[in-house]
Amino acid sequence: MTSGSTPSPLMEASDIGLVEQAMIDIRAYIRAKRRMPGAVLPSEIALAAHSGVSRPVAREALRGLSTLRVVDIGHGRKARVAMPDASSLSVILDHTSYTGKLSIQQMLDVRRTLELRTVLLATIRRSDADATALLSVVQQMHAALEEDQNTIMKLDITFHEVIARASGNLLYSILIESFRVITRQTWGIGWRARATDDNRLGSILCHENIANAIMAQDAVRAEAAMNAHFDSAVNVLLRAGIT
Amino acid sequence: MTSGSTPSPLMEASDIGLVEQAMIDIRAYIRAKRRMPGAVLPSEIALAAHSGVSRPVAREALRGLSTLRVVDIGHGRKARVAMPDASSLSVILDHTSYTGKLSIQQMLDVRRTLELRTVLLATIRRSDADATALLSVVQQMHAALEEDQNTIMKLDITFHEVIARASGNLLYSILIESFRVITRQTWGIGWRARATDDNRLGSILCHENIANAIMAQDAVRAEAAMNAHFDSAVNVLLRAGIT
DNA sequence: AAACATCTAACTGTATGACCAAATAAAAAA
DNA sequence: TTTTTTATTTGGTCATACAGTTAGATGTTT
Repeated sequence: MTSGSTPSPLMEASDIGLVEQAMIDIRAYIRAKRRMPGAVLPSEIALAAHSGVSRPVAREALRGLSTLRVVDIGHGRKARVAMPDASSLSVILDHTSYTGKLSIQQMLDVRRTLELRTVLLATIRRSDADATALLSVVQQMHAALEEDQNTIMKLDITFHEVIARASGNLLYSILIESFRVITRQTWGIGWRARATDDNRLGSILCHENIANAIMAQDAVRAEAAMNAHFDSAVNVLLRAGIT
Repeated sequence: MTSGSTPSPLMEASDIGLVEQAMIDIRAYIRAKRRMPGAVLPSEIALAAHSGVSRPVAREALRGLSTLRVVDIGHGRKARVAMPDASSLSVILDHTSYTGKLSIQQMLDVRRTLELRTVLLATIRRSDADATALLSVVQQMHAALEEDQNTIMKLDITFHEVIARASGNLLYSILIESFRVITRQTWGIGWRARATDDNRLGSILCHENIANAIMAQDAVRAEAAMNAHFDSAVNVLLRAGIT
């Protein structure tokens, strides 16, 4: 707002660029005006004037904020405050994995830590709809055992996301959903490493155990089953040379 | 030159804009060319030509990628592949918290889940440097007990980040460091809720217990001490009306 | 007259091009 | 080796054309 009156506060520039400053201004605007997800923001021109910058700068700021899913932009309509989701974190995780600074086993360690908690929370707090949804996914996995592996992979990923959602904590959902991209890259290796049909059926029964424990609201069994599930996943990948 | 010929051989225009397509292209380029953190990317003009878009579009794509810390941009120098860090996730978490979809207690639940694991890993894997660094932080907390609370807060945050780093898993570090912004917003409330000096000293001794357990490589004691630390934090904030 | 659907016009973001300034990095000179 | 110069590259601005969205106005139907 200070920059609104004087377009060139040279000594205020410090070390960050105008775009980054505009991003800060927009975030401050959202807070100051108590704008919640879905609320519309001023137009690019108005935002630019508000920060005392040109329209392209405001555009870049909006673009940056939209990649973080802080705002939602679209052709022809004003920017709106966005609902947080996993997509941006997904890209960050993907890049972290790509750089080699995070191994698959390390990522699985984080996933296990998170999911041992979500399965416990889900067991305690689950709704009946959550339980039936979970059992339905397992049912579909059994049915898809003969079909292509892609269907089972999608069901596997969904299974864990349903549990996370049943935990009632959005942050767990976002974190666990963000692993989806990396999981897709290694899931096939684990599945192919389970050579026999018995082994593959065992993997599905593992999910069934978890679902049944959540249905029965048996916290101890649910945690144990989830632990066994991750132990199995870690070992299978290890045997395939994935460290 | 772009409008004359078909810039992209594919008909994948679908529903995403040119900027988002350019972001995908740049990420694909990094992977295809095996560019690791620190490696320079082609100039904006080259990138724009590569994706068949104008320079402003390439600029916005680079800006979006830089907010995710996938690339690192700077005035006068070419964009480089960036090392993943917590800053982008920090903004996402901040926004998630602001929208009210994530309560402070829920955030603390995630933190506790994460840190119960990092303290165990740190206890097992710590280097001598990690242990002395931890004890040094506790030492400084004692010394700063009389000074302003801001110093103690910074030391508190550093304490947890050092443990995360000692875990040897970068993802834990990124996740835990990303809580810094939100922690800053509520730490003062917890500190002021600890009215008496005895209570405040107890909080510091709590950190000392954790540090000593890590130093002694006593996993059971370390986990118990961390649990007690979070129990205390939860209760203090609860008494202050922070749900 | 009131409710509904349709259409048009104003508004807004998308994309491009050219331009200048500032900062960097590389080449040249000391 | 150090300093200076030069070329390259990004940061930022402006003007323009284009393509969607939205909302108001219009007209029709109930």
